[in-house]
Amino acid sequence: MSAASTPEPSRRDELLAIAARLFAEKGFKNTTVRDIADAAGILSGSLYHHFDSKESMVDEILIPFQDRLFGQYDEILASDDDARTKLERAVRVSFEAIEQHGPEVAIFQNDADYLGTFERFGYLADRNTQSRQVWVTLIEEGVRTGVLRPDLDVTLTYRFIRDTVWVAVRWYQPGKGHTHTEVADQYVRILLDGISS
Amino acid sequence: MSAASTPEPSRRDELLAIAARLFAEKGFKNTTVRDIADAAGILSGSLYHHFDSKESMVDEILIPFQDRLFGQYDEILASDDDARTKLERAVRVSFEAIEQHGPEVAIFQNDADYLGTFERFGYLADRNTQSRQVWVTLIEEGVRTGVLRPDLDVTLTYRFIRDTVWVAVRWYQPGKGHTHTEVADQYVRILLDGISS
DNA sequence: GTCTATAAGATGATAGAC
DNA sequence: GTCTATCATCTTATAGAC
Repeated sequence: MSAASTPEPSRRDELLAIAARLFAEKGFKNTTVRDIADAAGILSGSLYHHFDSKESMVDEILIPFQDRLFGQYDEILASDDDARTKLERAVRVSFEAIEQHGPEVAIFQNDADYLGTFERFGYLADRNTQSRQVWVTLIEEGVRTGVLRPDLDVTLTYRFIRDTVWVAVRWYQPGKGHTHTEVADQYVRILLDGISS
Repeated sequence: MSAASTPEPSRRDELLAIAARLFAEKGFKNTTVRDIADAAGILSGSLYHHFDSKESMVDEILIPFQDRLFGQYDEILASDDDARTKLERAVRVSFEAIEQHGPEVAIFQNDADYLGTFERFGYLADRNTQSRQVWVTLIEEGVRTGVLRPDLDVTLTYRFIRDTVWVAVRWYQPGKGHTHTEVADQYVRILLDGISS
């Protein structure tokens, strides 16, 4: 009963968190339902009381994460900030996503291609296109308004930024070494002004 | 007979090239020996006439590639160029490796972690350490000699460069769009001088 | 919500014929 | 150098008891 909005409450989310961690660590296909069940302290068959399939699990992990993330991007796009500030905010929001939702980011980075081969995960390609539009829009606005160099190849610049930001999920460890804010600070500085003295 | 230096000549290399392409595309573990055999037009059992195991195949793919690549890095490190030029050369050599040995780069980027769990592939972790040393050495030399900004976080700078350069293997397509030289030109310019106007 | 038991298919690898 | 045939194992998923 309770609030009528959340039919299944806690165990389900617990299992999803365990699955997300394993998918991120070993990849979706290389993680077996037995791995997930073992980590949860139950047997593999018992997982199917909670979820239809392994695919359903990764589906439930990715969708809410992406809704949140692209909501943040939309807010930045719609803001009154100048293009340079918007770009900086987009970078910071992305590093923050790595801090707060590392497994989700890693799964999207590593397994989107493979998952995309199933019709069910067609939305992953859409999200990829959407992400490209966000970054390209910001870069083009920067060039147009004169805050970014006019000789930039927009497509290559987009790819460099996207790659550097998202692949950081491979090495960034929350609570160890740098904070995500420090990482974002250093990257923004290098991206905007370069490493030359 | 022939030159006595190459016992098995051509079919073996042909099969390795097919395997490399598939490993790069779908990942090592997600590529089955049947996939490789199908692509080669033979049956899976026949592969074992040429190779001990799937692991042997990826071994033979990675080792000669890494020998070549790190030979190039060593040459740059030992050269008389100033630090800025050395760094630029290292970036260019890396993009060139993506052009010429895309599958090998992709396998190393995507599967080194997984393969590294087998003792047999311990050399992959060594190569990773060696790669880090190359980049960090070049960046530190640049800061010391004053050609790079003194406020750089060397470790973060290394990670940003490494990530951007190597992950390009995910999107770079030889013969389509930009050449590897154009990609390197644009990246070197952004890395050294930034995107701000 | 978890267990027992098991089906149905895929996978890496082998032995021996051609 | 490739094929036939096959094994042992692992994998996702299901049915029904507790």
